[in-house]
Parts: sequence; C-alpha cells; structure tokens
Amino acid sequence: MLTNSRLVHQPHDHGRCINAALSRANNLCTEKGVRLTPTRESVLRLLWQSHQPLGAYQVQDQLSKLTGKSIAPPTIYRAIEFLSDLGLVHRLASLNAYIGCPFPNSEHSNLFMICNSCGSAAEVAHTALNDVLQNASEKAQFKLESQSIELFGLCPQCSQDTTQATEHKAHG
Amino acid sequence: MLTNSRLVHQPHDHGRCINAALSRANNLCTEKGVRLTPTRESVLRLLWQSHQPLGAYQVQDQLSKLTGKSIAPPTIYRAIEFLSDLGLVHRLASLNAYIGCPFPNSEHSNLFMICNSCGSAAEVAHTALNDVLQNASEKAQFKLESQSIELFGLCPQCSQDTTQATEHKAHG
DNA sequence: TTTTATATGTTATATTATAACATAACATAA
DNA sequence: TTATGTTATGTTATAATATAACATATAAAA
Repeated sequence: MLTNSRLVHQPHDHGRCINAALSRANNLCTEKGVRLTPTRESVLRLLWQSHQPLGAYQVQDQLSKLTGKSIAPPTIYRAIEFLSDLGLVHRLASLNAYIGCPFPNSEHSNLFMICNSCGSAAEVAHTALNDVLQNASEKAQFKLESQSIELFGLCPQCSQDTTQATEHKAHG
Repeated sequence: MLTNSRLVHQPHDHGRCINAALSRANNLCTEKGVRLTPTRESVLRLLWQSHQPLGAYQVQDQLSKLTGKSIAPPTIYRAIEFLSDLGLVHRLASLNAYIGCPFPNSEHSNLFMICNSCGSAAEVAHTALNDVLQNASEKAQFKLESQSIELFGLCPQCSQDTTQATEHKAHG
C-alpha cells in the first residue's frame, strides 16, 4: 500500500512537495513531447499549494490574483484537463474538486481518503484492493476499465483533535 | 458478495423491481414514522423506471410530463434527499445522477458498476471489500465514516456486443 | 517566412444545485 | 372544531460547476 497519507496529515516541508510535483511534470511533458506552459504550470502549482483539493473556480480566483489578469473558466478547465490526461492531477467527483497526484507513475487505485473536518485528501495506491475489485468485476462479468474510490472520515490529525475535544468536554 | 448485477444486465420482469422497491419504501417509511407522499413515491418510481441512473433534471422532466404540472428543481431535490436519507436512493457522484437502491437494508459498500456503453449501474455489497478498505484506513490512521466506489467498464451484455462486433469486424 | 499546429482569449450558455421565503397540507391538542 | 405546530410543497431567484463555439495569439516545423 503506497500512500502520501503521513505527509498529508503532518507538518512537513511543503516546498518539497511542490518542487517534486513540478519536476515530475516537467519530465513527463518532455517525455511525451507536450508543453508545460506557464498557465498549466501555475495551475499545477496552485493545486499543490496544499493537500486540500481545490474547485476549478477557486483555482480561477487564485490564478487571477496571481497574474493580475482576469481569467475565464475555460482556461482553467483546459489546464486541468491537460494535467489530468497526463495523470498529474485527479478529479474528486464527490467534491467537484481537483488535486495533484503524488505518484503519477505508479499503478493507480484512484483511492482517496478525504477528511470531513479539514478537507485534506490523501491518495492511496493499493494493489490488493485493486485485485479485490478486479475479482468482484469478473464475478459479475463486468469488464473493469476505470475506477473512482473516495473514502470520507477523519484524518489522523482531526481525529486526534476530536478525541481531545470530547475528553475535554467529558471533564468539563 | 450481494449484487443485483444479473438482474440489471438481463431482460427481466422489471415491474417486480419497481413493486419491490415501493414495498420496501412503504415499510421503511411506516417504520420510521415518515411519509411517502405522492411526489416522493413518483420520484422513487421514476428512479426505478430503469437500471440507468437519472439526473435530477431528467426526473424533473419526466415528473412534469407525468403530472402535467410544471415542477421546479427544489421539489425534485427535496424528494431525492428524503429518499436518500432513508437509503432508498443513491447518488452517483461521477455522473451527478441518482438510482434506486436494490437492498436498502443490507450493509452497504456503496459500490457501483457502471456501464460506459449502456449507462446501466449495478450495485454491489461486498463485505470483504469493506474489510480491505477498513484495514487500509486503519493503517493510515484514518477514521472511515463513509465511502463512494464507482467502477466503470462494460456490463456483461455490452461486453458481449463489443466482442461480437470485433469478431464481425475481423471477419469482414 | 510562410504554414501548420497548438494554446489561449472571449462570449455566451448549459447543467447541476441550493437559498429564501410563501403557502398548503397534515397532525395533535385544547 | 378550531387553534397550533409541524411537515411538505410551491415559487422565485440565483449560486456553483462546466462546456460550446469561435476569434486570436503563440510556438514549431517546413
């Protein structure tokens, strides 16, 4: 099970996340012979600003502020589509939001653990899970092509906070 | 693994699906002391008209035609919310669409197999899968509260059609 | 440097969903 | 039975998300 869960839910040097993501993006674009234009790079950078997924219009706002120009939705959606096609960005359907992919080269589960409290989302690649889904599909004679798995709950950090709050309440 | 997959993807007496769903709904509403009003019943019936999930505005259209009155979106969304709270209806996030739940009393996986070709969606309840997800969550110290699992691919029927089409092509 | 392909700008609009407030229907108690 | 509270629906407006269609600009290749 490969995940960025620890990183997402703990204080860390987030600059390294961003740099790593940009580096991966540059390599992949070179490899595929496509261009990581300034707009696309900025969008990717914004989606990596935190580990919380962003809506397209949040990206729009932030990019507009960043550049001082007003930017229309299609520009954002195009950049997201480009990044998404390369596997650098994922869409979280239940949130209508987008997030950078921490391991675009690995086999994917498209599994996300989304915190109901702080909104952070960790991605998980889980071979055994994929096998279970593949088996289930075969049993149902369903030819599996892609998948979207979104788990909701409390991240380690928020879970701890809740416990403490409850304890505090109990004592008060 | 409990699923309505066979039923969904094969010709069957669909009236029985609808009747069963309405009967379950009536029982559940009685049990919970809430009302299955005509609007709510109609919406449930429409969502059971086929095994393809429907968008809220599709439901609106059909209900308007059915009653001859024009019906505004909030009415539809309220009915869907009511049914959804009772577990009688699910939302498929990736499609922005809604579908009747075939086994509202069973433990849920919230797992759907959605056909990319015909649009049908079968629901699956899969204890072993739930265990895998629970374990993965625990490993990540994530307190799992709910989940949404959507698989995309080809249903048995469409998969067969594709194979035949390919064979046909190969022969032609 | 023309040509071609790719990327972005711009305007308008489609699609999905909800807020806010008014009215109606139902349930219960006085 | 009427008064009262609760639940459900009607109505209007608008928020939030996403895309179509066409014009322009930028980069790459011939």
